[in-house]
Amino acid sequence: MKYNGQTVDLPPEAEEVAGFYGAMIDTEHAKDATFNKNFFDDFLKILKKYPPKNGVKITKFELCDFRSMFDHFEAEKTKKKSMTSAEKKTAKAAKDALEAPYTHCTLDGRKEKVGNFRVEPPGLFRGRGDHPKKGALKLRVRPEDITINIGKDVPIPTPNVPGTWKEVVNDNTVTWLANWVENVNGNYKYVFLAAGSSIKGQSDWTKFEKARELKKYVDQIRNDYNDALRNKNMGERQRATAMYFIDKLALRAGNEKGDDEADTVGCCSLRCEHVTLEPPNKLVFDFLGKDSIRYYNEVAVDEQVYKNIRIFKNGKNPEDELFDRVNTGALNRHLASYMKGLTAKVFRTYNASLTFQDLLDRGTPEKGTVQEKLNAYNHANRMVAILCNHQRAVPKTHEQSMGKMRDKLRGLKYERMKLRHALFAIDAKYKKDKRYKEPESDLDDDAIATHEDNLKAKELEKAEKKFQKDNEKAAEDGKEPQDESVLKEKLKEIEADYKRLKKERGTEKHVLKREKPTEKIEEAIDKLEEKIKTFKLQMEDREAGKEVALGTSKINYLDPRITVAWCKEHGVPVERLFSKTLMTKFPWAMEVDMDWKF
DNA sequence: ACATAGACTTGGAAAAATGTTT
DNA sequence: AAACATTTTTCCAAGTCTATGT
Repeated sequence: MKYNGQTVDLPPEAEEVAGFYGAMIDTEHAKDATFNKNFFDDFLKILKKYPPKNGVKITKFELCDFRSMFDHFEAEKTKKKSMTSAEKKTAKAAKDALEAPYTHCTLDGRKEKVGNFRVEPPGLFRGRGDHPKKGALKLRVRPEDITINIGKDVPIPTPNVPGTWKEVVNDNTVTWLANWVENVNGNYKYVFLAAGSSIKGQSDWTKFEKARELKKYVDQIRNDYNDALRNKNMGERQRATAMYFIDKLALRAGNEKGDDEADTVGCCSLRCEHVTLEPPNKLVFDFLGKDSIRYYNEVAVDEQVYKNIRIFKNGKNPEDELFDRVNTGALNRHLASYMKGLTAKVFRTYNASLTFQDLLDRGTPEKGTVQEKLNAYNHANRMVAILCNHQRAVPKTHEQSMGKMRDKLRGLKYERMKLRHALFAIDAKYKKDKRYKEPESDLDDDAIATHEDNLKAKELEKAEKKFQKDNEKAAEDGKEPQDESVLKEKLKEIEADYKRLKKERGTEKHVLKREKPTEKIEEAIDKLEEKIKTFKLQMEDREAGKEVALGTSKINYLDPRITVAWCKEHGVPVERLFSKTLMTKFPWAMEVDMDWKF
């Protein structure tokens, strides 16, 4: 790196930290004041211990220039990218072999896959949203920091780097294999078994069975909280209102957070500023939830809920707690009085899975194609994701791919138009037929011209390529290449075809390349219309889903047995909906029969 | 009741793998 | 076979909730 134009000769310990930042100078993080400050504070501490060897004094962040480091990392990336696929394969195999001893463990005599068997490498803490500690240096974890949890009388594994474990314990009441405390926030980090392991599967099953058990209690709970909305005791009334939100809007519980964390909230920690009243009965929620994802929802609520919020906000400042007499602990204790183990998060699982089951039951087309059924499934999945506010950044290529789809749709419409015009040319009576007389939308003269130009260009290119390839093949077989005139002739033909099409524009008449009887044309139009319809649906789906993340609900909230039973009932292979990892995550769900319901 | 430690689930982004087009 | 788009997997941060001690 350079400082004030001067090259800095850093010892490896400091160079590594500078490199963490250098690799990031092109990211949003490097534009963040908090990130930069936290990084630089920690960098200075490191520099104090490992000062530049050539005596440069680093004091100001603004004078640091990490560009050369950035370039170095970019070059490394490029080098890696430019490896041939054979080289990549070899490198991958070597890495796999190196890691093989650590990917599995033995639990009660069974071989089980370990999830995160790699210790987290040092780097800069990438806190989300407005995290006060983002950019801080996350230190390297050494054996001396790590506690391992193994079976009694089992040989102690040797660390694969120099050092000795902090501690070795034999605790079979927990599921972690190793843990350490991370230096930035003081949080515990754990090594757990993989999602497909027996213990994770067992606890997943328990989670969904608990959510199903809630069905037995939910009517009573709802009756009670609806009554309590009018309770004279304001604490009770607040709790009832909070439960209403948790149940109806699938809000998270909302534990209290500290000043050294990002300012995000859930139900119990909502502040007055997060909910506004819109007469006569609408509430507008606007707050940052988990991961600083914005929750925005305008929702018509029960009259008494509306009144309650007005009362709770009365006389308070925007930054005051909305539910000042409610906390997650008390709320969960109250829920547990109805049903053992019932907590706020169970409502999320319950409502997500039940909604999903219901949408599938009502929305799956009995006679549809597999694709149409999959569309119904994805739609149900999306509705649940929206309920749970699972968002994602719009994919970088979204606009581009929508554009491509629009072009393709126009192409289909063009085909339909030509078929219609072919009918008209054969028999003018079709012009009056209401099935065919309406022109295609979104297909004006300009669009037709552009489309024909594109088609022509493609055909010309294809012809040239074919000519070349044929000649190559001829050469291989020791034959004479075709004369240049063959190609010229072919190109001329294409030009003539499109000239004819150009002439056809506006005439509402078309002559098919291969003649067809009118019944066949009508049939082709029907087929094309079907294709256009499904394609349009696909486009709408993509647009509507550009900001919705479907994975989180599929992995955590939707009982997999709903999916498996649905697949069996509708003849859809489960593999179309569950990736390989999900298949291994949910082995316990695969045996349900087709009429199983959540 | 309350605070904190500890253990576990849930979450979006980024990286890697795979599929598709050129 | 490269370039590009899409899907899957990994990564690790950020929640929830229980146990424990006061």
